[in-house]
Amino acid sequence: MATIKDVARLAGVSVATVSRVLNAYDNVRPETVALVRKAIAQLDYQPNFLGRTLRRLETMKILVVVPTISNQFYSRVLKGIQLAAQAAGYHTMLAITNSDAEIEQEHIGMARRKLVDGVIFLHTTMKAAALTEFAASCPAVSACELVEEAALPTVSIDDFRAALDGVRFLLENGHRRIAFVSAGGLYNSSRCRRMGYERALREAGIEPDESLIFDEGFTFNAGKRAAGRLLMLDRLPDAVFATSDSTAIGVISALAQRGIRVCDDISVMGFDNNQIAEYYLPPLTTISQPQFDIGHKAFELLHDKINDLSCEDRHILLPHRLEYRSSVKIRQNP
Amino acid sequence: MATIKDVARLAGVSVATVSRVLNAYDNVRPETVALVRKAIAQLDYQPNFLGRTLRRLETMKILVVVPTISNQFYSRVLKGIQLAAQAAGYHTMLAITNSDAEIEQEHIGMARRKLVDGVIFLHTTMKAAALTEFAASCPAVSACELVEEAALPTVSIDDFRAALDGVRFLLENGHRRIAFVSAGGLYNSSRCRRMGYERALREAGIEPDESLIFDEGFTFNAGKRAAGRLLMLDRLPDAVFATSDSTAIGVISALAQRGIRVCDDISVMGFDNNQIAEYYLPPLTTISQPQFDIGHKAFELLHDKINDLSCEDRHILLPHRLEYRSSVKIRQNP
DNA sequence: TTGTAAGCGTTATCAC
DNA sequence: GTGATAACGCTTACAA
Repeated sequence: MATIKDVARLAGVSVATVSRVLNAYDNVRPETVALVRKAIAQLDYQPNFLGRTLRRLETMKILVVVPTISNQFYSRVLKGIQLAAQAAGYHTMLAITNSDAEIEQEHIGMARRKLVDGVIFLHTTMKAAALTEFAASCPAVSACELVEEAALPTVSIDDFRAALDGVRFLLENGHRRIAFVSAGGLYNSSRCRRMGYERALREAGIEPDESLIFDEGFTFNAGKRAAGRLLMLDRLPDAVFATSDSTAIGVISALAQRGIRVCDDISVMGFDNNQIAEYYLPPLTTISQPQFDIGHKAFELLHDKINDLSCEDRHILLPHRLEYRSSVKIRQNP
Repeated sequence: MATIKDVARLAGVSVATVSRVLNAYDNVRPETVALVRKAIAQLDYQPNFLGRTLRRLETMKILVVVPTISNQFYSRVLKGIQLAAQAAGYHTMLAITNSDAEIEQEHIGMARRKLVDGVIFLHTTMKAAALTEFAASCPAVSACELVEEAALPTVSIDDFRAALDGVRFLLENGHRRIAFVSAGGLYNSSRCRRMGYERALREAGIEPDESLIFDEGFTFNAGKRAAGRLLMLDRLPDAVFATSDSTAIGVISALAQRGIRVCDDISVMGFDNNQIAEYYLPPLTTISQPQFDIGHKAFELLHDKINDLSCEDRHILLPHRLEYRSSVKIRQNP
C-alpha cells in the first residue's frame, strides 16, 4: 500500500506538499500540483485516514445507539440521520442495544475512547442524570425522547399532545372504554403518552381504569400478549390505543384468530405510521411521526455540538399528524 | 483528556509499562500493576484507540453494505452479523446504498482508506468481476447472494432450489397459472429464483408465460404496482409467487382494495419469512430464510479472511424452509 | 522487570 | 511556494 511518502518521493517533493495538494490548499504551484497528481495516479494512492484522524483527533464518525432496527420506525429515523451525516462528511456507526442498559453503557464507551465524535440516542432508557453526565464529556443528542431535565439537545414529537389527539379522536367518534397498550414506564415518551391518554379520558369525564392499561412492550409479540389479556376481560373495550403500529398489529392479528374483527367489533389505533400501517388489512389509523425529519434534525443538533460543545441545548418538537384509516370505526354524520 | 503519558508520569513509570498493563501483559510486577491501576483510576483515563489503531494498522471495524434497512429481512441479517462481530471485538459500520451502484462504490472506498478491516455485502448489485477485484485488495464477503464466478466467500440459501420448492408446492395444490413477482435481473438471487420458478412449471408440463412475470422490485410499492398489472390481465392467475414478503403484502393489499380476497379468490406466497408474514391478515405462506444464521456465518467468513487473506473462499448454502400459512389455498385430501 | 526510542501515516508549524 | 520536522497516542523491539 502506497503512503504519502511514496508519493512525495516519486513526485520529487516533500510530504508536506503532497499533504497540501491532498487537502486542496491554494498555495501550491499548479505545476507542482500536476506533478503530485500524476504520482498519486501512478501509485493508485489512497490516503490512509487513520493518520489524519490521529493528527486531528477527530474521527468524522458518529454513533447511533438504537434499541432495535427490526421496527421500521428506527430505519426511517436512521435514514434521516445517515443522509444528513453523509452530506456533512460523517460516517454512521450503529449500536443495537435491545433496550439493555448494560449494552448501552458498553457501547457509549466508544465515544470516550475517541472512536466517534458524537452520539445520537434513539429512545434511550438512560435517565436524565446519566444523560447529562455523558453529554458533559461528549457531544450527544437524544432523539425520539424528550428528557426535559437532562442537559443535552433533544428532538422528538410532543408525545403527550400526540396521545391526547389520538384518544380525543376515538372519544369524538363515540368510543368510551378505551384500552391503552404501551411499552410501559421504561421510556419517557411512553410515560408522556400515557399522561395524554389519561388527560383525554378525564376531559371526557371518564376515570382511567387500570385494568384497561397494558404495559407489554412495543413489538408484535407485545401486542399479541396484550390481546390475550384483553380477551380475559368481562367484555371487550370499544377501542384500543396502541403506542406503536407493531403492537397494534399484534393486537389485531391475535383478535382475528378469535374471530373478532377490527373496526366492526373493536377499533384499534396505532402509532408511528410505518409503511405497514398503510398496507395492513385493515389499514391502520395511526399517529404519524416525521421519522426522517427527526433523524435529520438529530444530526444537525449533534453537528452543532461537535463544532461547539458549549452551544445552547435546544429541545425541538416536530409536528405529528393523525392519519385516519379504516381500523377505527367512525361516527356517521347524518 | 488524560493520555498514557499522564498516567505514566503520575505512576512514576514509563509509558511502555502503562501500555503493558493496559494490554494485560504478564511480565509486570504486581506492585507496578497496582501503581498503574491507581493512576488510571485517579485520572479516569480511557485509552485513545486511535493510537493503537494507527500503530497496529487495524481498526477492529467492519463495514456492512446493505441496500436498505427498511425491510426486516436485512435487520435480522444485520443482527446476526453484529452479534458475531461484537463477540470477536469488532464494531459494525453501516452503509445504506438503496441499490445504487454509485453510492456502493463510494462507500467501499472506506475500506481502501483503511477505515475498516473488511466488508460484508448484502444483496450486492456488483458483478462478479468487480467483486473479485475488490476482494483481492480487501477482505470481503458476499451474503444473501451467491455469485459463483466471483472469487470471494459467500453465504446464502439455494435460491433456485427455494423457488423450485415454493412453486412446486403451489402446483401440488392445484394451482396452474402462477404469476412471478420479483425484483428483476438486478440481483443474482432473483435470476436464480426465476430459474427455479420456470423449472417447476416445466416439470409440470407448463410453459412459462412472459405475461405472468412482473419485475417491479422488492418493496410494498412494487407489490402494489404488480397487482395493478395483474388486474389488467384477462383473468387473474390462480396464484402469485412473490420473491419477498413485502411484495406479497403489497399485492394482497392492492387486490383487497378491489374486493379480491386472498386464499378464496387467489393464492399468494411470499419469501423471507419476516415477522409480518406471521402477523399479516391473512398470514402468509412463505419461504423462510435463516436470516440470523446468514449474518452470523457471513461475519465468520469475513473474520477468517481478515486473519488470513489467502484462506480458501468457501461458498456456504444454508437451508431454507417452506412455512405454510393461510394465504395459499390447499387441496383438501378426501 | 522496566525503560528508551522508533515507528504507524498524517497534518501543522516553522523556517527558508 | 516549499521543505524539515515535530507532533497526535499508542505499541513494540531492543537494551538495560
